[in-house]
Amino acid sequence: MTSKPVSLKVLAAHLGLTVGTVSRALNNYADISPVTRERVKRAADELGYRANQNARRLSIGNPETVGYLMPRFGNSIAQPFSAQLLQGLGEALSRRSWDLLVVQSDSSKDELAHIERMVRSGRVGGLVISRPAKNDARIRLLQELKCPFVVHGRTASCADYAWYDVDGEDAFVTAVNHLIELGHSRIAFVGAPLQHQFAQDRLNGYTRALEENGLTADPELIQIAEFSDDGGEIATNMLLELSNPPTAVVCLSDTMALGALAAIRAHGLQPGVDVSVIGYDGLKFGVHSNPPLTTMAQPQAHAGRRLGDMLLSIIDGDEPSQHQELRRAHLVRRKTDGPLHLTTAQTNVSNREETT
Amino acid sequence: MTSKPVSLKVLAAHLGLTVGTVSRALNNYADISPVTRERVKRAADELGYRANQNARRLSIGNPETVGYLMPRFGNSIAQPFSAQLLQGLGEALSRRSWDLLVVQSDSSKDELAHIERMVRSGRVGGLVISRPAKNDARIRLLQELKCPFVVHGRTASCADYAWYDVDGEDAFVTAVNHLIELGHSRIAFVGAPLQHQFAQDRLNGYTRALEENGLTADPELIQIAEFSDDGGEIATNMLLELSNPPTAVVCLSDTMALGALAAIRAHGLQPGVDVSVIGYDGLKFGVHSNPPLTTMAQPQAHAGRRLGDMLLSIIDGDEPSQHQELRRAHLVRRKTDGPLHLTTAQTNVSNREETT
DNA sequence: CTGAAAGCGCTTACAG
DNA sequence: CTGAAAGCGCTTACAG
Repeated sequence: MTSKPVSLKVLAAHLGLTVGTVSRALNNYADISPVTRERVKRAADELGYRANQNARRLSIGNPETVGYLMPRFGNSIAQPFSAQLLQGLGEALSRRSWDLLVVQSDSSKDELAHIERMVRSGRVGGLVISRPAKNDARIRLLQELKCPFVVHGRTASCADYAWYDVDGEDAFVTAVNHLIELGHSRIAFVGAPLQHQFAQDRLNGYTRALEENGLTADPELIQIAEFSDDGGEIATNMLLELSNPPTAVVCLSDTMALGALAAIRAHGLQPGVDVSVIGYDGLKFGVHSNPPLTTMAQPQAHAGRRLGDMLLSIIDGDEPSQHQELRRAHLVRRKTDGPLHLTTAQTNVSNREETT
Repeated sequence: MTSKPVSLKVLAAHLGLTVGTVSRALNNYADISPVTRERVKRAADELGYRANQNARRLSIGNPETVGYLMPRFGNSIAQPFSAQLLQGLGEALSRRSWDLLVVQSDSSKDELAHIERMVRSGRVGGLVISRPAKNDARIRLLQELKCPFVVHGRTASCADYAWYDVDGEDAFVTAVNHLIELGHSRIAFVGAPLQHQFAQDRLNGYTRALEENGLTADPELIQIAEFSDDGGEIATNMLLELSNPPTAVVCLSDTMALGALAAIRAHGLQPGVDVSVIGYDGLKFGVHSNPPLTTMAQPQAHAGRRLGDMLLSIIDGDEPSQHQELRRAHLVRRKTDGPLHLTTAQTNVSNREETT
């Protein structure tokens, strides 16, 4: 199908030189005369010669390619991230004209097999993985294979590999402190299953902030649901139907927070007035929610770029553990956080508590 | 850095066979005795042998890799699409264990050079491109290079290549007809610059539907702005400040429609009551807008998968023009479409018109 | 059924 | 400064 590209051999024949000489001219070897170098380059341009990369990479023993393991989302709206990440990664790699391969797997068992195949078959010289589990099998495998890698996020013990992460614990401390300053004390946490470290980190921040403010975390105010808008909605419904419901809720992600807003509105309450909500991610979309979502915004823009640069450095020989970068999220106030403002129902509960 | 993978040579030595025999055993050649075939495969598993892909592909003369040209978005929330598309593409390719390379470029000039390099260097056996311009230079280049490709979207003349598209003209006919059935006649179009064919197609649908209903398209009701939520907001502001504003607006995309909703609310009007809005795309996010967005939903889920399958067929020798697939969008009614309902200001205008 | 050899298209010491 | 040759790790006719 594809028209046969011109090879080094035909280029050399065209010039009356040997392939070795032509190759060295093209690669700017010092021992090639400037005049033939120019002659060779001109001819290469004219004939549209491009070195065959499979051949070149086989010869130099370097795939010059990095793999990105796509995280599997459901139909979640959390997807915009990977596009941004890919863009940044691609930018970092393109400066050295490395290629970016995307890899995806259905199951996590599948994923391990995929990884092993990728590196054993010499297809990639490094890998980037996202959203690690607390104790991530992929990381152990990659270490065993001695394949350079970098992770977007962290595991529980994050000492001996390279990672880039945003401090979820810190972010949730900030969010909860903000709500406490607004007068809230019954603050709920809407989260997702804790096998992912980021889910645990953010819960830790929530708990720590309450403790630091002399409040005790009420177990019934911690709701774990599916990591999606629907999950957020279900969890928030549970919270609102408590005999003593929260006046504020922090959500694991903006996506879950959107579900929380829906639940609050469905209960005839006004987000940001009757119940405050703070999300996490800083998705641009939150500007358009009802009402606009207050959130802890990640400095997401540079993640891909940083991960790519880190990976390249490690491939060049850097010690992975030297490359660990923790960024901070910042509060973006929109319209879903507001001062404590008890509804009649909530006031009744408070009064009842005071009298008991 | 990476531990040296085991090669065919060491595997053969380990077995006391030649590399040729081992290779044929692994590739299920019929002329290899079943017993040695098994013996070879077992040993390969034990030693963790994986054929080096650079070598293999060089030898068979097939890169077994497809490139995806990432469309450049701004910080748009239209990005979720590419993630879904990648997923589908990856699925299609993985069934034949082909790889997926993502390529991105800053400028379109850059992009042409990128494409040429990709195919001339034998890195990809096919390419998928998105959002073509009306007359897209990439398509001409790819045809010149005789490189198999498939496009997501169409150009103005879409006869001689393979594409997958959703019928934007049809979608906008449906949307406008729906609004007319609701009693609207002053219907505006909020769009983006027309160099992309999809922008033109949707405008054509708008115009055609008006004509088919005996209405004439009022030029001042067609607003072209930047392809983003901000663009949608600016365009809609202009519309609402017209002396005779529209009672409904169809928007090029959900993203632009979100901007339209913001503009309408900012004017103290209620989307879906005072002014109807219909978007396009069917982003899940629209469920959470204020109010939830009525939209023409694309059957986006299978686009990637279909494009991948088509490309593979063409690489196998199919005539590209045999693979042209046009899907239809369908109306998803949420809360921003409603029956004609004139505000006082609008009624005044109408009255004035009636009296003149 | 297996071996020996050529070839895929490059790069890179080694001669001269 | 350039040529001749080996090698990267595979696949695949061709012998036997």
